[in-house]
Amino acid sequence: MDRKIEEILKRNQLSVTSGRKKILELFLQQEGALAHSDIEKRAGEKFDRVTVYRTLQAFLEKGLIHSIPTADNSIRYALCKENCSGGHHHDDHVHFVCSACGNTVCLEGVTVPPIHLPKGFTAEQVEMLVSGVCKSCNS
Amino acid sequence: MDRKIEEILKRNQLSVTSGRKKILELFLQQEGALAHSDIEKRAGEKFDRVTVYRTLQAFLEKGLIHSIPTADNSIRYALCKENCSGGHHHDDHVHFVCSACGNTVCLEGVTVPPIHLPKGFTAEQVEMLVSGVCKSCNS
DNA sequence: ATACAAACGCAACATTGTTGCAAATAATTT
DNA sequence: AAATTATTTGCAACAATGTTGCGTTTGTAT
Repeated sequence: MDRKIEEILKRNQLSVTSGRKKILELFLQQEGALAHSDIEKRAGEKFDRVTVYRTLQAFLEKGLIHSIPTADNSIRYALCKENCSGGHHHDDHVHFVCSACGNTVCLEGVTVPPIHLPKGFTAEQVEMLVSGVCKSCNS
Repeated sequence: MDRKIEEILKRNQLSVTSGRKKILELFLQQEGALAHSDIEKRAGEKFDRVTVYRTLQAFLEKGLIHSIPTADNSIRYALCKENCSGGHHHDDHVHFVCSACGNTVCLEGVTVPPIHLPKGFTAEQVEMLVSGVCKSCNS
């Protein structure tokens, strides 16, 4: 596990430090999105707030994670599946927010349907945000 | 104009005050979404920050405006066309953020395509966020 | 016009995000 | 393996953004 984590960091040209290992581990454990505050809490009081900000930013820049806009003004971050490595781009995809448990997940399998824009508008990226009840809360 | 504004406020069971009239006027003038900071700036130094917060919240609750999540963690607000009056709900719709001018608009005419979720997931609301270049910036 | 209810501004505070810099840690070189 | 270099970290200080309580002002209803 530890080895895997270091590998991922190196593959993304990130020097491996205890903070980055810990935060990446959180992402790997939790199959969902994390807000900054989640990370602060779960990482214990071990790391400075600033470090968390900078780590997330570094992860973002390397394309290890991507950000998910939410309605409640708290950006969440989630691992990119097949490292959107290289640039910042990642394929359009669908995010699901459960209104029961509050969990946010990426629905990687679900494709974003094509959309018809008015004349003159050009689309670059499409983000879909579905809210509802997730699998575990429905059963 | 002033009459129209008062009418809208009354229709939504909001007492008409100078602050609310001013902010509603901003929304009517600007055919796009406004962030809290926009409103503070454009309203001049006339109103307290707290008043703006509370006004937006009141407008939200009455269904006069709705909030639009954005990627940069700055919630924007836009008038609901046919007052989503009554409750908080408004129909699913598409928001467009122009990467050139930064303007955010609701594409009311564009319908959100149906989406196929994995088994066990139930959708309640769908939000689409398209980024790209808008009509005026494309010409 | 008066009484009542709601909204306002102010102050104080909590939370969230940013920046500069010295010390600590990781990567690289010898 | 030790020394050099580059990066990251934590701290402190700050800026921006939200929130709450409360006395005063303003709107609404009688």
